[in-house]
Amino acid sequence: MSRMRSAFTACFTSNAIHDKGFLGFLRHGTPALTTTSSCCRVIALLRLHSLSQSPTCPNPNHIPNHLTKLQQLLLEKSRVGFDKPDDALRVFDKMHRMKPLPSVVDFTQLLAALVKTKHYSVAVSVFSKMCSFGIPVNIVTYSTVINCCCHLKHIDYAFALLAAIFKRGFIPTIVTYTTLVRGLVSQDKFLEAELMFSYLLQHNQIEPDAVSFNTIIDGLCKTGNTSQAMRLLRYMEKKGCMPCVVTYNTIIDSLSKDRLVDDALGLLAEMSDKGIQPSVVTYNSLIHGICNLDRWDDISKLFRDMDRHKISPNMHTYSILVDAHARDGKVKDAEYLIELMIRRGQHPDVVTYSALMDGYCLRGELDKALVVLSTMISKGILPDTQTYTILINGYCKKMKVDTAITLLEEMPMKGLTPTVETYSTILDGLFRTRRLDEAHMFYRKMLNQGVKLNIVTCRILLHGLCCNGLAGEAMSVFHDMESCGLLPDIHIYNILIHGLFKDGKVDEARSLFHNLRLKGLRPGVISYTIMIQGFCQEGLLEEAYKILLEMEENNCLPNEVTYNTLIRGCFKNKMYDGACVLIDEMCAHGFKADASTTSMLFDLLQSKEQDPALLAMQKKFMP
DNA sequence: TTAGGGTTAG
Repeated sequence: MSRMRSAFTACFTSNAIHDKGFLGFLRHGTPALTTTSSCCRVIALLRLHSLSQSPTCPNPNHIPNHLTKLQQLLLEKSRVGFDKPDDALRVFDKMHRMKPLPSVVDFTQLLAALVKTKHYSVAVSVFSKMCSFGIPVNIVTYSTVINCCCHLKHIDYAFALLAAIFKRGFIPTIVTYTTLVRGLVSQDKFLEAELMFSYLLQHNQIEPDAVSFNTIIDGLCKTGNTSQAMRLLRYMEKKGCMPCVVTYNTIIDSLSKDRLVDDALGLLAEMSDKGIQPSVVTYNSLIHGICNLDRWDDISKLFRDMDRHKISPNMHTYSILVDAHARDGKVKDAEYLIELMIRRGQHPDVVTYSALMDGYCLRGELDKALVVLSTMISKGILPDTQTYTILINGYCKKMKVDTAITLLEEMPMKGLTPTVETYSTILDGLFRTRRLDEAHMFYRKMLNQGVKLNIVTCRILLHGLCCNGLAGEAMSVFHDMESCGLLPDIHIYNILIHGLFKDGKVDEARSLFHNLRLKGLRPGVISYTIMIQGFCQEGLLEEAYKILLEMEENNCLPNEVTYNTLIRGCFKNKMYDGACVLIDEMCAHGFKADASTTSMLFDLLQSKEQDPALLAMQKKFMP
C-alpha cells in the first residue's frame, strides 16, 4: 500500500491546482480604460439594423446569383458544413489549381465550413497546405486556425500562430484574442487566461465586447468564483458594455449550481428590468437549481413564467426533470415525463435515457435499467461514456465488479474513453468487495494511463483504505494530498476521522477534528455525529455529550442519527438515566428511535440485571 | 466579404 502512496504523490505534483484568483485589474484598482465603447455603438447599430431590417429580413438560405459557382458552394458549405472532410479536400484541390486563384476570403470560408462540422484537424492541414503553396492568408484565416488548434487542445500551436501573426505584420483582432483566451479557459488554464485578458485591457490592445467578457465570466464561474463573475458583470456595465442573455445565463447557471437559487432568481428579475429577454437556457439552469433544492412549487412558478414569455421547454428541460425525478426515486414519474416529451414532439436522447437508467441503478433495479438500455438502443440511440459509467456503477453497487470491469474493457472497442468517474467507480467497487490487491493494481493502472484524479477519487481511495482497517495508510495519503496542494474538503475529514476511530486512534481523530476550523472548514452534522459515535465506542460518554452541546452552540442541529448514536452509546455504557433524558429530547424534536436503538432498548427491557437506573428505565418504558 | 459565440441536462 505504500506504493499506492508514492504513486499518489507523483500524480498530484504533476497536476495543475485550481487557484481562486480573480482579475488583477479589479483587485488593484482600475487602470485608465477607454471602453466607452465603440463596441456598444456597434451593438446599438446592429440592434437598429436588425430592427429596421426585420420585416424584410434577408433569407439566410438565399444565395445571391452574382457569385461564382465556387463562391456559392463555399457560402452554402460555410453555413451547413461538409459532411465528409474529403469533399472539402477535393474542393481545396480544385481551388488551388484555379486561375486566377480564388481570394483569401474563399479559402477562409472553406476553413470555416470545416470548423462548422468540427473537422478541426482537417482545417489545420488545409491551412498548412495553403502556407506551403504560398496561398495568401489574412488575420481571419489565422484566427480561424487558432480556433481549430484550441479545439484540438493544442494551445501551444495556437500561441505559435499568434507569434506568426506578429511576425507577418498582421494585427490580431478582439476575435483572435478572445479565441486564445477561450482556449486557455478550456484547458483549465484560467489564471493565464485572466492574466492575458487583463494585460490586453491595461495595454489598450483590445476593446472588449460582450463575448470577450462572457469568456472570462465563464472561466470565473467554472473555477468556482461566481461572486467575482458578478463583479465583472457590474464592471462591464460600468464600462458601458451591455451584458447579454448569455452573460446572465452563465452567472445564473453558476449560482444555481452553488445552490444560490434566490440570487439567480434575482438576476432573472434584473434581466426583465433591463429588457433582456431570458431564453430557454436561463430557465433550464434555474429549474435545475430549484430541482436540486426540491422546491417544486417554485418550478411551477417558473413554468408559468416561461409560458408568459412564450418559451417552450426543450429537450434539456425535460432531461433535467427526468433526472430530478429519477434521483428522487420517482422513476415512474420520470418514465411518464419521457412519454410526455415524446408526445410533445421532443426526442429524448442518450442523456435523458441515461438519467432514467441512473434512477433505476440507484434503487438497485439493475434489470429495469437494462430494459431502458435496450429501449434506447432499439431507437438507434447509442450508449455513451456516461451511460457506461452509470451501468458500471449499477453493477458495482450490486457487488458484480467483474461484470463492471468487463464493461470498462468494452468501452474502447465502442470508441468510448472512460473518464476519471468511470475508473473511480470501479475502484470503489473493488474496495467495497474487499479486493484490496486488485484495488491497488487498478489504482496503479489509472495513474499509468494518466487519469487525472479528482477529489471524489481521493474520497474513494481514503474511504476504501479506512474501511479495510488501513487508517494509517489513509493518513499518509492524506498528508501527501495536502503537500501536493489539493484542498481536502469536509467529506475527506469525515472519512478519516471515522477511520481513525475505527482503528482506535482516538487522539489522532480528536486532533483532526479540532484542526477543521484552522483549515477553514465547518464541521457538519455528519462530522459531529462521527465524533459522538467514536467517543461512545471508546466509552468516552462525557466527551460525546460535550460534542452534542458544541454542535448546538455552533447552530448545527443534531438529527435523528445523532440522537440515536448517542442514545445507543448510553445504553452500551450503562448510562440509562442519560439515555432516558435523551430519548425524551429526541422525541420532543420529532425524531424517532431507529431499528437498532429500538432492538437494543427491547433487549434491555427484557434484561434481568438489577441496576437501579435500568430498573427506572424499565419502569418508564414498561410501566 | 471571411473568424470568436458563449450559457443549460445524465
